[in-house]
Amino acid sequence: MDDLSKAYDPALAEEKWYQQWLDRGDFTADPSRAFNGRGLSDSQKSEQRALGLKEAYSIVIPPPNVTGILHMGHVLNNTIQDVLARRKRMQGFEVLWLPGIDHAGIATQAMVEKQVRKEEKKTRHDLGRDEFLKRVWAWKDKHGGIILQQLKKLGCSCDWTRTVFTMDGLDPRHPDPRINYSRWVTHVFVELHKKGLIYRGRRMVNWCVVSRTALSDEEVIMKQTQGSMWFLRYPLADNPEKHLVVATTRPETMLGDTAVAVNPKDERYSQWIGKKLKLPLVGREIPIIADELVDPAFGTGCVKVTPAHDPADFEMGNRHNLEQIQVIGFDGKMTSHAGADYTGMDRYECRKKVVSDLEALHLVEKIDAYANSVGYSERADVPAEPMVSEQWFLKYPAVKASLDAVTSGQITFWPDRWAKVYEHWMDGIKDWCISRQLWWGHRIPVWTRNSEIHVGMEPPVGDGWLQDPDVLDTWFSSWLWPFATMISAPEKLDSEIRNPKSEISVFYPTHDLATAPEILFFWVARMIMAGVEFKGGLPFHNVYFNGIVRDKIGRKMSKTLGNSPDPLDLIGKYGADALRLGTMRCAPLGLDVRFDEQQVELGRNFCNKLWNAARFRLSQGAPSGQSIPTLQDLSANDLSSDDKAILMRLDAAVREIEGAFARYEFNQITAQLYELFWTHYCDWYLEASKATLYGTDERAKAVTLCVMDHMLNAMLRLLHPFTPFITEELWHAINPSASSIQFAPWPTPLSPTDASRLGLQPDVIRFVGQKQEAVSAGRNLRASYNIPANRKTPFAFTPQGDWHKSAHEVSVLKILLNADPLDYVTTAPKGSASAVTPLGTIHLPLEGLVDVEAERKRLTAQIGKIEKELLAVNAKLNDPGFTGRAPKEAVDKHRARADELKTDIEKIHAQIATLGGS
RNA sequence: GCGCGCUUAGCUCAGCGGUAGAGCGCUUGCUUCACACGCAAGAAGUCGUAGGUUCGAUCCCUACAGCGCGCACCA
Repeated sequence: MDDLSKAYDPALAEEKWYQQWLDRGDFTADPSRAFNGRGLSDSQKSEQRALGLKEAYSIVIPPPNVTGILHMGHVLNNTIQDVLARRKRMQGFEVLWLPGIDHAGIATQAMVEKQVRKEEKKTRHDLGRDEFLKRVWAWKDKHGGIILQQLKKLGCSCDWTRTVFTMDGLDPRHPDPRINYSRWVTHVFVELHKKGLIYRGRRMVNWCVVSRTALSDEEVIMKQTQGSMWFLRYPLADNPEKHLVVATTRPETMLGDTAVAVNPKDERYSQWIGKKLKLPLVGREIPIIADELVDPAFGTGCVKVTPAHDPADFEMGNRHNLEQIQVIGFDGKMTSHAGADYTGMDRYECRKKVVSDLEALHLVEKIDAYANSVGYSERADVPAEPMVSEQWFLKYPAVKASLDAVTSGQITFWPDRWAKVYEHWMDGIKDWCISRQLWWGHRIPVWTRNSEIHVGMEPPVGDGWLQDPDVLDTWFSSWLWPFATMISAPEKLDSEIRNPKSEISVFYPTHDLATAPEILFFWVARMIMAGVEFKGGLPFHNVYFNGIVRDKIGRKMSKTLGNSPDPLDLIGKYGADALRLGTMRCAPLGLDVRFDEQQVELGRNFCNKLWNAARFRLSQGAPSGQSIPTLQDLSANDLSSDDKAILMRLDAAVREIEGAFARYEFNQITAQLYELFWTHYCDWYLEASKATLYGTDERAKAVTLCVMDHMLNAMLRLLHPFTPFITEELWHAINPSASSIQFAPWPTPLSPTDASRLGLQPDVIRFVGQKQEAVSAGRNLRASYNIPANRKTPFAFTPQGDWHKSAHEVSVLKILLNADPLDYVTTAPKGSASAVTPLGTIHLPLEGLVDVEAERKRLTAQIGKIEKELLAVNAKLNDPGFTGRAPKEAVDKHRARADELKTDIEKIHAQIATLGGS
């Protein structure tokens, strides 16, 4: 048994154990030794286990971006998954935690384009598509997926042999990957196209002028912005003296106006309908049209209509056959249609110029400050431009079944309020724009030759075919994640499903999904639909939505704010276990997490305390089973009240933790563990055990060590999912011949038989609680008279009950009070300070040092406090409403409490009486 | 505008019909042979506001306020 150092050094243990876990393949799931428990009865499962098979448990990681680096959100999300996975391993499951990364089309392409621009002063167009993609693959080789290495530092027990990349199958250098994920993406496109769910259309989409691509609605974030409302005068074509006033928040779009609309019922304008206006700055004549959409009460009741640049106007334009004039280009600069004065100008520069030009013509009626929401491109963080273009759209499959899955409870959301958000979105679901004007991604499997079209897994034969240049939205690949990562290729679906030992047969559907609520629509909802549509089954049973990690003052953590600590720095400073524990401790179900480095410090302190508790144990002799008994060998008579109480605390904690896991209340679990270990075990049990360990009764000593071993081993196992490294380290220190704690059985509640054999009765825990109260009271006396805790001092008891006949109890009190001697008296020694406790009145003899007046004051104050409570209790008992209507239990409880309080007061009065003096 | 969530000790958060809890911070004492990343003692809250239900409300209901978040074609 090696000596442990005085303080825990996480770096050593982390490096050592993670490498060993990898070397031994502890995280590698083996379908051949597992069975899928879905739909099996308990007895069927037992049969499988009898064959030496383990029940399967699986989670898929929410694949981080290939460009991503670890941030606090990942720490929270992945620690949760690791906790789930590690506990299941200990419970005897065959665990697959499947890791991977996605190709992050926009972000990755932008990053490599930037690099190429910087290093070679070239654009991607200079390089050409093939050459550019080579650069991206090279970049990926070098920098991609750093985050997976970082997850290892965090201790994540992913099955790294099964790591999947969403573009596997497309790397020309590795044409035959284990999982041809890309083939799945193509297959799904082709199938949905066959079903008529994918179509091409010229529609208004959100356009990101920085990334130069269309976006889906979900990739646009509405931001509340403080802008202006410009009121512009549009003169009548045949009478420039008269004009209509339109209100707009985007004056630059007026260059593309092709009508002005009013509500047909708006009498103010009814005589204007059908007339023409002369569009200022442009000179185009545009009609005044009537459309129900116009709200007469808003603005002036006149709406400028720009069918090429506004979704509502686009619809209106279609209804009235208006021309679409694109004045803002895909690059965010004005097109030639905007007129010579504005061509090439940035859209916001143009806004300023249009306004000033109109002002010069006295055509600006007024400008109001105006708060409105503007859609921003999520990736580039610039306003998204509504733009008409030709794109591919998906009509979502399996919507109803996917909605029902959640409303019926086949899939449970934790916390369940997200189910409402899901339902709301699914109810109003709109077609998904899946094409992106990028090169990095899965190219759309559509080829055209003149008017011919070919949609298929393979290119068409013959010459002259052109493939669609666009790629698919990254989410169009990640929505297949839970099953496409488990089947080698779509062609193998049937054969692999028929094989009962294939990954898909054993590990699908997954059990839990832990993710962020931000991607409920992006990912979770779509995965459910894809699972139903292509795998014929739901992809998971439970979805746990972790909170968003915020900084101390509640701001979302972000690179731009610079308020996000680097988790690797934190690991370096405090250790991975500390970071994990600190994060989980402050992660209540479904609430955002306020992160504070102090939480990690707390985690480190906890680990150090654990370390030292183990050190203490090791300093006391050999482990259980050798020279000392194990818990199995013991019965009630062997155990002290303290032994029994701590075993009961453990049992209660095991039960609580079981329930908290079932409800995904991770912070409750850590709180339970904290209290069990720190308060009950260290502060009380370990301290009390010194009475025995420093004594001479060898048998008692052996029993105490046995209980300690039992406690430490149980606590280490309960803690292991949260703090894998230190628990593995200490597990081996305490159990020199044991194998990894990762597969040590998860603690279960004691059976009634064991509990009764060990004499674990509620009155034991009550008694130990009373003993602790008595100790606290004694220490309080000591502190009141400034007697340092480390100075031995005599105490005396006027005992209540017969506990003082037990040598064990006396010795425990002596050591906890640091008392010597501890006497028993019928009345208080002259000149002592006293306190009433459940074990009797405790006296601190002060041999004339006692300040009679101060003591009287102290005791009187105590009486005052008790009387106050008594008054409240009596008030209730004197209320006929209470005694008449409250349950008998409550009334009895109050009566007992009143008696107790009265007795205490009497005792203190008696104490004051013995003080003497004036 | 609609919907959801939060509001408890200086800070971060538990609790949830019947004497208000933890950690950090603070005050005091302690290097006592596991741990100063520690031990012991202590101070500190009209549980957002106003109503209602109840014998009794921090807890249930209603309204309001503040903060946060989703959704929304009001230009």
